[in-house]
Amino acid sequence: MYFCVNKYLMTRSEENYIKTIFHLGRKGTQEVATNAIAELMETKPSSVTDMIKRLSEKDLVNYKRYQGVSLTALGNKTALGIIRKHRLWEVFLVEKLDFSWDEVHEVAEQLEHIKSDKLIDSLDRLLAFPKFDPHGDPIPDKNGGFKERDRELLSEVAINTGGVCVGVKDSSATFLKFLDKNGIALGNQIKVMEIEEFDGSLNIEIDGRKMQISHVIASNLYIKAKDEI
Amino acid sequence: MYFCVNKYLMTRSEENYIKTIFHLGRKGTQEVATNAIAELMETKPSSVTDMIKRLSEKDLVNYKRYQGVSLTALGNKTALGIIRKHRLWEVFLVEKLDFSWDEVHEVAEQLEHIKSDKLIDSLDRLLAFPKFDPHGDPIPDKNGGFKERDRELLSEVAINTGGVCVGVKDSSATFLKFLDKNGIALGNQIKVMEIEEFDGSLNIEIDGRKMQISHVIASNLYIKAKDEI
DNA sequence: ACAAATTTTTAGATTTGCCTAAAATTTAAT
DNA sequence: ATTAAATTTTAGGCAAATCTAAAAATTTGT
Ligand SMILES: [Mn+2]
Ligand SMILES: [Mn+2]
Ligand SMILES: [Mn+2]
Ligand SMILES: [Mn+2]
Repeated sequence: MYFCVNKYLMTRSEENYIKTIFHLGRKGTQEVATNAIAELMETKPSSVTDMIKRLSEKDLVNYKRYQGVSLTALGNKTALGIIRKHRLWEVFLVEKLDFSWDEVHEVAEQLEHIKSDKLIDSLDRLLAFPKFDPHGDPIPDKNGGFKERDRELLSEVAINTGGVCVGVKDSSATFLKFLDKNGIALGNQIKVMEIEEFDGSLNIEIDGRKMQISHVIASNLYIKAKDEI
Repeated sequence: MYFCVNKYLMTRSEENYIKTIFHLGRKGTQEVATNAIAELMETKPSSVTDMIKRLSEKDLVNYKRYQGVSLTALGNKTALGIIRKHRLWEVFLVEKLDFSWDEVHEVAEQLEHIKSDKLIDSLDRLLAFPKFDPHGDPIPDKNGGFKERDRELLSEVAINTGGVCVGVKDSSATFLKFLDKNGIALGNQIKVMEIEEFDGSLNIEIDGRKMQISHVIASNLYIKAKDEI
């Protein structure tokens, strides 16, 4: 089958481009700009154009000069396969090898390119088929299906409401370490008590403990909506 | 330190060459022929010469035109690091992901190039610091040290002697599957009962069960010598 | 609408890793 | 000791993936 042929012939670089286009294009449906890809991948726009042409040859992306790029159905499936591997490896590193959530991404960037269906399916089983990675992001199943969890940014909820912290928007090591230092983790119960007029900072109650966080922090924390508390 | 700088800048291809030179040169001490490398790596001698020059620039091998190649101390340490990773991953695949011993090599060939000290040390701990891989080959420790087990080929032992099967010389999938089919595994107690004059085939007793194996088979099975039984 | 700014693509070069074909060197044979 | 055979290296080329600089297309601002 075409998908299988392609899947095992892709280079690491091609896979990274496909993944980036997926992330920038909200599941690959939207058109993505050359410059946006270049910026995120820390490469030059001319390099991106080169690669886009190659990916287009392989029917992984739709491309018309100057009109941006989007994933084909094949490209989308490929992206989901890589993301599945990335997130499963992140779970493995945290659950089995005692990595902290700010250490896993770099290694997962390497591990996501290992090619073996049996490996990834066995890993999935070893981890008891996790649905979310250490940052709260959903893990696609074998067929690329996954349910985006119903969540909203803490910065968007009304006073006196809250919910369980289920994810981070920014998953950079610096932000994650900041959260660790301040005792904020996934699973914590968070309630917004007050919002400062002046700078938008929030007084919250997190697992019973009161603290103040900036608007920037709040706009990078996802909570599972649970209406009035 | 020079070693560390180098270690993380090596390409996959460079690592594969270093590993091959190690295997062909008995711990890298002996000189290895260009053609031997080319044959084992299924590449052309001219490509090998190219790469040898690059490795020589990086002080990983000693090289004089037409005189063969050998590993430097740095090259040797690098090779041991890669072999450590390869064998630890093989153990992981068998112990944690229920791979059989004939399925692990191909995937380990990919996994051995993942760069993360923390990853490999954690994996070592998860597996309880194994000393041998699924094929009975020794796993170098963090510092590259490992003890070659005292063993001999089954084809070399005298009649009425034997020992525990501790390794295979040929670890190709076909040989390993053959052993599976015939119920021969590491840990089995093997005793040589009789050797046929005609074709050198052996009548053995393996864990109490009698069977006959060809000379070729016997010359690919290692047993731990335990003298007279 | 048209010039200016921005984005995107092309052209040409570089590095890695591989190839084929031909030349150089070493080894083996008579 | 020559010649023949095998091994190894050089020379020249190619594809992937990147870069810089310049040209082309699109978007924006007045
Ligand atoms: Mn990640
Ligand atoms: Mn993640
Ligand atoms: Mn192996
Ligand atoms: Mn092995």
